[in-house]
Amino acid sequence: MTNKPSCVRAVTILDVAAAAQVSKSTVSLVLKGSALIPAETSQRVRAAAAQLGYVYNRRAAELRHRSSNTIGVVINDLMNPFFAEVLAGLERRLADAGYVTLMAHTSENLERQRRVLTAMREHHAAGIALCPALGTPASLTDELKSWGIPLVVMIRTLGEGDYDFAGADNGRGVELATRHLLQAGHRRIGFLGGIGGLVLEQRLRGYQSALSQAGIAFDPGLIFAAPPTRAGGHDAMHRLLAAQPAIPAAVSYNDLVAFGALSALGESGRRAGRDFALMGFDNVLDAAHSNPPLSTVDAGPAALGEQAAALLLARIDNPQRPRQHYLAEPRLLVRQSA
Amino acid sequence: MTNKPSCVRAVTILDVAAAAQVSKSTVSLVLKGSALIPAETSQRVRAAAAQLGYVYNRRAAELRHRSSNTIGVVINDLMNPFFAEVLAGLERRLADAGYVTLMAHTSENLERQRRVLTAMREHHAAGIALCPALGTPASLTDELKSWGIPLVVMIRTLGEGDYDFAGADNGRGVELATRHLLQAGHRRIGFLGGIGGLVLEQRLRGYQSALSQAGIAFDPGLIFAAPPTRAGGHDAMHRLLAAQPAIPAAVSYNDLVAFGALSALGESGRRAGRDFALMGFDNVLDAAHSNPPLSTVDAGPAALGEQAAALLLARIDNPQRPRQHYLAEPRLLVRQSA
DNA sequence: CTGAAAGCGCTTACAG
DNA sequence: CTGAAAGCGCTTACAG
Repeated sequence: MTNKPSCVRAVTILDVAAAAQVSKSTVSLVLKGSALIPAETSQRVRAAAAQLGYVYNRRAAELRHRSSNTIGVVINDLMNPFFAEVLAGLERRLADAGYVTLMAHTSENLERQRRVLTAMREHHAAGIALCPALGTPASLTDELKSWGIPLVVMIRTLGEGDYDFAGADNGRGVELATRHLLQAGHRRIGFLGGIGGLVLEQRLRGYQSALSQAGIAFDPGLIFAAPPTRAGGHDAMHRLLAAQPAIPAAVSYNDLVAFGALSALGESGRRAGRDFALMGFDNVLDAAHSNPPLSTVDAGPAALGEQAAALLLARIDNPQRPRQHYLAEPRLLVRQSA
Repeated sequence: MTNKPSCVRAVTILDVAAAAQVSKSTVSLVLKGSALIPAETSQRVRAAAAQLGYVYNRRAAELRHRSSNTIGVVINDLMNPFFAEVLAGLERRLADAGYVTLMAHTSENLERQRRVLTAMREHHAAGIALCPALGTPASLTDELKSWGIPLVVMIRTLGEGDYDFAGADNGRGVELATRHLLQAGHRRIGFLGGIGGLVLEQRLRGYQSALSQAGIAFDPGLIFAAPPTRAGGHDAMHRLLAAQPAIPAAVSYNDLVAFGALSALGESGRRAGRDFALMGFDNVLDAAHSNPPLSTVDAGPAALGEQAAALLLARIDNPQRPRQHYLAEPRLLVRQSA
């Protein structure tokens, strides 16, 4: 389960101290760049450290100091490029701030999520950034708070509790997408993909809101539920085509679903932007070069990750600050699919 | 840079020992499930631990034990779903083996790579899985070995040194893809995307080898270099269409490039599989539902990540074992684009 | 400015 | 089967 102890004794500050002819404490001070130490001494110590191949033992330091420079990041679905982009933005910001990230992927598995959260706790993570797996109880935020470890929740909210959050404005985003279709003159607009969860609820609400503003009655027969994946979108679009061949337009739960739908459209001899108007949501990198390029709503995935990191860092810095909910302002991006 | 010490004193095994009326060592033994302790005592200790909200301090344990259950994973390009899939496979396997993963993303930045590697060393990672950034010197493998930390290199080899490796058989893979195009009767076949690096060299070699087996002379004018991204593929395909409009087929450096090419084809009114034969490489998840679904060569990204994990775990278990190079057997996957 | 001492929370022989 | 002691590698007051 864990690796064996290494056999060679590590070089410690004691060895460095001996080599540089100073005390242990002096070495420690030099290592953290204390101004108390004269340059000459500091030089000597550094030279000795380099010469001996000394490696700072961060765990020992943290144990003593009761601090940590590792942050736990739990991602629910790495197979969705949206989350990969969020993760990349988050990790970059964390690394720049001198932290190291303990990453775990839950694949929407609650049991796995619990396990990794516990591991992060045992490792004394300085903070946790969590994209909760589907079905995570809202009480988890309180539980994590009781652990005394700073938390930021990403993408999916987790009840009304007191926690920092960074996500997209789902309702407003889909409203924008739907309205774009409406303005192009479409009156019957399908909704593709998504199964359960608050995010779906919010996006569906945006869809309905845009319709009702345009004086169009909501028709449940136009909702084609499917997993939020390419396969799901592919399937949903084929179902739409079969059930409602006259429907000229649809908004998708997310870009992944839209990609699947694009594929299904192609198989039926149609092309989005010419024979059908299709909108995505997220603006993952792929959307700019899908076939055809996807019109979508930009949720700014990388920026979202960076925001989450910023919130977490601020919380670590000041545990008392009021909680903050950051909602990325969605931006309509018209490309060729609609 | 690091967080502040928490103010509350943590509950330690000493507290648990006091509550359960046993000694510190007994608690330690119970925690690791030693058979030396009678069930009754063990019960009592566990109850006391639970009651006090005791949390195992892994860092303290590891410091004493000189071991570690964290493994460093450095990824060069998370924006490519191929690497995200490799990472997911790797992390899953590692987590199942009881390890926790310290993840870092280099974005092909050597400076960043050096920094994260050092951080992992200071954290006493039990092992490192590395997708080297472009331009990484081959000497890095020896340097890491001199650190005494087990290493597995992924995807891109790093010189002829003595290290474990898991990657795809690039030459054979592209050979398969090219041959598929040849068998469909195409004689003039373009090569799209890629800029420098050993992987490109190997893939190009596979392309040439297939051509020469078919008695076709290599034509450098059919190579369209471009970054290994969607934008690169998009650009390369437009250049191909402009320069060599009669070319009926192409193999791509990877799936990402192929997706961009699919998009460019669409813009020019063509459809892969009907007006043009296009092959990818990698078989990322997206390939099954691109428009049209991409014929490609399956490098088994997730399995590749798992293999890398297996190699690393085996190396940790036995540092003396002979080095092993794992090359995933590429599998031709014919879908609709060719 | 530098040294001796205590201690972070655990594990590991070693006695009993 | 259980307890007392030493020690992993560092930092942190506290003297000098």
